Amino acid sequence: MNADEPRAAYHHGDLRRALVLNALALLEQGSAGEFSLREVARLSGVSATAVYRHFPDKDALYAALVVEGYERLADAQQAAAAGLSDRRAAFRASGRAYVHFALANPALFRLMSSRAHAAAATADAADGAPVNRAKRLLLDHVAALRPGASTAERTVTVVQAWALVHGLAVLMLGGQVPPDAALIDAVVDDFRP
Amino acid sequence: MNADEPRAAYHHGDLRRALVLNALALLEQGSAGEFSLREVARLSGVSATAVYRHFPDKDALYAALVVEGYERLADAQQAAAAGLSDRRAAFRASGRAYVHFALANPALFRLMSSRAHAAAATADAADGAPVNRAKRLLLDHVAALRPGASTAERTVTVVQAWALVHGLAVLMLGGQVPPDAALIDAVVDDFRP
DNA sequence: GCTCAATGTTTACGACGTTAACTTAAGCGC
DNA sequence: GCGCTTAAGTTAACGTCGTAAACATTGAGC
Repeated sequence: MNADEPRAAYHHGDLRRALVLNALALLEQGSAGEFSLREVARLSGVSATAVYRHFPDKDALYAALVVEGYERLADAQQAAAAGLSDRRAAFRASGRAYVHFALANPALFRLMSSRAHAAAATADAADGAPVNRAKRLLLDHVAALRPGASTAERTVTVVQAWALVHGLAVLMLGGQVPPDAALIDAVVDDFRP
Repeated sequence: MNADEPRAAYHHGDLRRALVLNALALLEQGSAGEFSLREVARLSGVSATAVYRHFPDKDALYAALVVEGYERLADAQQAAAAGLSDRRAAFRASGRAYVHFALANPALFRLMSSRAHAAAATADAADGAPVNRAKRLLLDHVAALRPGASTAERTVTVVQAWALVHGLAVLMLGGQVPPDAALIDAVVDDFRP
């Protein structure tokens, strides 16, 4: 796509960003949910080994995709809940957004769930890794909905809600459950924190 | 045409079975959740291309592992629920077994969830593919617990239960939720069909 | 204008999945 | 027993991959 942009220049403008975006594109268009480092480089108009100036290895590029994915997921959830004054409604909207994000970005979402832990550990914790932002949003919702509950009780609620939407998302992605918007509503709305 | 799985040992003994078992071993011992076809062959004491006498390609071997995995999962769930006369207790035991199976076979479970659909389509539907056996068990449980419910209502309950345990399993495997037996109990026992 | 670090390139290595052509041996009719 | 057929296994080869090493080009700052 941008392999023939106005750059006869030796240096690429922002190769790191281009690699992330092109890897993302390859990830979603390929059916296997994988991509080749060399093809990302090819698509970015750069030699295969140029990638190593920005990422120590393929895993690091994967981790960058995961961080990017969690940023977008948290954005989507926040946008879905924004403007809803009813806390329960906001909570449900956020849950629905979680599942819809997965359906809209299947390969990225799968990558995120399989590498969330490693990416969270790798990410610079300084400015608050985006990997943990979605989780903090969930915690805030539960705290608002169950103000009197103990920490342990809240933890169980958090895990229940998270497991429900995450499981629903994964099952729909895998084709084991039909990706019905109405079914998402029915499952999510029935959850009582 | 009938199944020809039984021991039709020519040279090796039962290479097909050996390949499946060795692939399973490699899958669980490797941290990446993947294995190389050549290494499976090596481990089985056979040349790399001998694999192709039993599986058309690597995906077919993956599919065989998925079928094997669902057999074991259904067995574990049935064993956990066996002897429990209380239907609700049996249902919960079955759910707990689902999560514990995932924790005990992380790589296999991940493979199963990412390839369940493809494997179910590939499997011979004649004698009831094992891929669908676990699902049938779940349907039976829900039917017994909600005898008066409509098909649509049962579907929602099935999806809720499945999503809950599946999500819990995946989150625990990913390290996003601590793999606590007590937490599993708390989450599963709280589910009211 | 020279130097230097950052950012690219070329070349190379071993491993991988898979194809093609060849070899071995088990079971069967004679 | 004796060949035939054919399933089950072999070696050799191709193109791709991730990655390491050595070299080339650039832009920024003294």
